[in-house]
Amino acid sequence: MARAIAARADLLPALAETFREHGYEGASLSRISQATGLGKGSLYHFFPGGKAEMVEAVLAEIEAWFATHVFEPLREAGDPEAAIEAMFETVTDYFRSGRRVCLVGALSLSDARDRFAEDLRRYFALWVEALAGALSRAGHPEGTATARAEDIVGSIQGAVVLARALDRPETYDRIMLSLRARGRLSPSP
Amino acid sequence: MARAIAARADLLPALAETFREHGYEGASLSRISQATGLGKGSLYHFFPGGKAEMVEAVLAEIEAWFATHVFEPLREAGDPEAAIEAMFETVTDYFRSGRRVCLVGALSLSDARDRFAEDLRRYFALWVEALAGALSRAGHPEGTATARAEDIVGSIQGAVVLARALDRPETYDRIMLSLRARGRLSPSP
DNA sequence: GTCTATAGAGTGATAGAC
DNA sequence: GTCTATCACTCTATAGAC
Repeated sequence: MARAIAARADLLPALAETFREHGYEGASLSRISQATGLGKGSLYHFFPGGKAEMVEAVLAEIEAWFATHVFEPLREAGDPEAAIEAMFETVTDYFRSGRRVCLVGALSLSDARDRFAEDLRRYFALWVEALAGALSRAGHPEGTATARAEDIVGSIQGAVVLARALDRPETYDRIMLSLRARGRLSPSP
Repeated sequence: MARAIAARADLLPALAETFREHGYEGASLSRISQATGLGKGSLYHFFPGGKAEMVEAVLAEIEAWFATHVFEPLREAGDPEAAIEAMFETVTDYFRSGRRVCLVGALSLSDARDRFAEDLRRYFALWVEALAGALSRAGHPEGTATARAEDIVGSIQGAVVLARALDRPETYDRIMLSLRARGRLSPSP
């Protein structure tokens, strides 16, 4: 048989989309099998731990993606203000103006939260930490940089919820603009 | 046998908690049966449409609760600023500082969104509308009152996500304080 | 032969519907 | 309680690469 050799990493995008669309419980193995084009045997070959291991692999990839495209640029930027602007562009693209749910956020609200608690915690903690650092270097008062970073990261998550509920991606875009505009005004006393 | 007569309305709190904790897919009939103390037959007597009808009934009750305790006060308040403050108190209590998920928000991120789209949409639309009216009467510039209301409602949803992911209810409380403080400062030019 | 990737029948448990 | 469908998962078998 001409084997279409799959690597574990090649499966992650399809897995991620399936979990994003259907959630942890809703992503059945038969749906996953269909989405990846692989039989159950192959899936268990790559992920002996079953669905839980699949989600962990997806979360690890998401964290790695954000580390490269969001967290590192925030930490290393010579121009922290530009890095923050770039972050807004990147996540707006990534979440497709709220049409794509944040898997980490969705899992945090779901029954599966406890199972993946540490991964969920770390993703948001790293994001807040990186953003707070950039805000601080951009002149934000030291004492409130973390609070402001939490406001922003939370608002982004809320924008996804609201835009999906209202079925209005423009709402997501508008909230992003509002967050960016606020950063440009008074770094507050 | 002394029958403990149950009314459909009496079941809603237990149903709501079950859907909040386990989501739509995760709330199995046996879990619901356990939570309500009713057999499957009785559940189908009250909700012939099964789980979907249960969720619709719960969403209707949530909307009614918010109408009474949040939307109406915002609309009718003589002192709109005080009404907005009261709203923050009420929802902080209701969401228990993010320990309790917002069922409407969670469903909006889930697979079940399409099924209940109209209910989810209306809940947030009513909230934004009522809050925008209060902001407007409190002196907020007419053109940006709706945008500001969306920012606030979105931030509240995001605060629930973030507080749960970080496992820190204080984060929810702090974001609420930050939203309230911002309202008290410059109504912006 | 060994190893890796594959498929899918078959397991018991549990789902939602009635 | 009874129904059938589907669940996550196991196991055996197989094909080709080395």
